[in-house]
Amino acid sequence: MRTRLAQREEAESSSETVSSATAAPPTGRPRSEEAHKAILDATVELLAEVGFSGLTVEGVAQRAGVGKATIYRRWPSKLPLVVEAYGRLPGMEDVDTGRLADDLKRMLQGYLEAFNRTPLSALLPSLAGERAHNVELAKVFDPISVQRRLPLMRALERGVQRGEIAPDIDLDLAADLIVGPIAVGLFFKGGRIHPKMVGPMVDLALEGLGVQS
Amino acid sequence: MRTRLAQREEAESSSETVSSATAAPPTGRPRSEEAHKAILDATVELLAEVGFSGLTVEGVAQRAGVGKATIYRRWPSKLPLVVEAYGRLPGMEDVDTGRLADDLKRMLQGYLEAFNRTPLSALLPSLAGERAHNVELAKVFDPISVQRRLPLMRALERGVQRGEIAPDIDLDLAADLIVGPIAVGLFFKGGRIHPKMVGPMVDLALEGLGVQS
DNA sequence: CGCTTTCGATACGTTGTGTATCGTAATCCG
DNA sequence: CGGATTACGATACACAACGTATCGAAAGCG
Repeated sequence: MRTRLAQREEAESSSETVSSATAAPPTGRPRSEEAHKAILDATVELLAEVGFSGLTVEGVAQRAGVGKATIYRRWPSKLPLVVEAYGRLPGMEDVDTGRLADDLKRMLQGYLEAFNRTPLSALLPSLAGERAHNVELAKVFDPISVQRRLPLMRALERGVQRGEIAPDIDLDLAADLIVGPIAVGLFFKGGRIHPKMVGPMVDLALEGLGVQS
Repeated sequence: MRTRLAQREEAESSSETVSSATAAPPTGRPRSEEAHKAILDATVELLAEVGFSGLTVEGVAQRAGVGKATIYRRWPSKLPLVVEAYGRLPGMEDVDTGRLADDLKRMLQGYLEAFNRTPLSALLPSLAGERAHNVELAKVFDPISVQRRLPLMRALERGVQRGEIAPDIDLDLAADLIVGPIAVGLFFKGGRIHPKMVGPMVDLALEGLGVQS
């Protein structure tokens, strides 16, 4: 339990990440990529157990079998660490069935499944709440949010090209309309949305967008 | 010692649970209502300035000109204090024009105005984020959320009675659909929504609900 | 005038953050 | 192979905020 790192150390080997293009001094002991991964894994696990405000850096270090300084050497504070851990959680996966309504339903259902498999449903409100009064966090969090919307935006753009959506529709607003009920359920209710609700949800939103479904 | 304490607890609990109105013990120096108000005002002010995570009880005490113990005598922790401060901020005001689309547009525009007048746009994400992993907060926060939705729900019910909305529509889902884009903008973007967007927002959502607008 | 309770103020123990330092271990280079 | 350099885990530390406890003074009631 204490040394999760030890268990991992033999399983993983080599596999350097991207070559550091920025001038990095190649001397000295290299940073352990295993420790890096163990820290992020422990962060995700603990976030699922104790939530954002209950997360302590010391707890992460203990769970990962890592010294506290090793964490602070990589991330300047707890927040960027959590943001990077959030970035490793699954996002929406693009589905192209040839029909917009089916695409959206499949994508949303898959995403809601991810909510139950991962601490995403606890992490997302925490990060969004912190984002509201933390400019530094917003700068790192917002690009990730935009990227996570991309599959949805691509599906909507396909809908425009197929003629399912009128070309004068604001696609950003359309995306907000589609994920809006999920967001409301996530932030103001338990966050537990039954996948059964995805059908009516998408249908209502799409009818608003003039799509026959 | 045991007897005195037991008597006092007994008296307090019985009076609290049974009697409806003023359940204050009639002896001793009364609690300063002025201090109560000053604390809540200072809390709202500081929340607007430093956000939830930046709020300190000592800061509130200093701003309010009040001892720290005076705060803890009234609220067991920082969270209930913030919840009560949130409860004093304005909510949606019901508008009945006789036409659902106009009702909703007026209500949402009024609410968005309140977002710019008050720290609501900073408070709401913070509380919702904390709510996600704080059961105690959820128990106090959720009833307030439901109550704040009531004007919206009433407007929708009027729409059903007028025949503007089909009676088989899930009104809860309809409400989520309408406020969804605001929530998304609030939590994932700057929270700055131009009142100009309310028109298209409501129109899109209402078309999804089968209302001609 | 006593009794009770709250008042503002302040000291205290606890917890978590982020920094600094320890001796050890890993990698590079000569 | 051996020295230089850097990261490693561990730990001690200063700092900040929470929440508790205690102080003498003040305010209301009988």
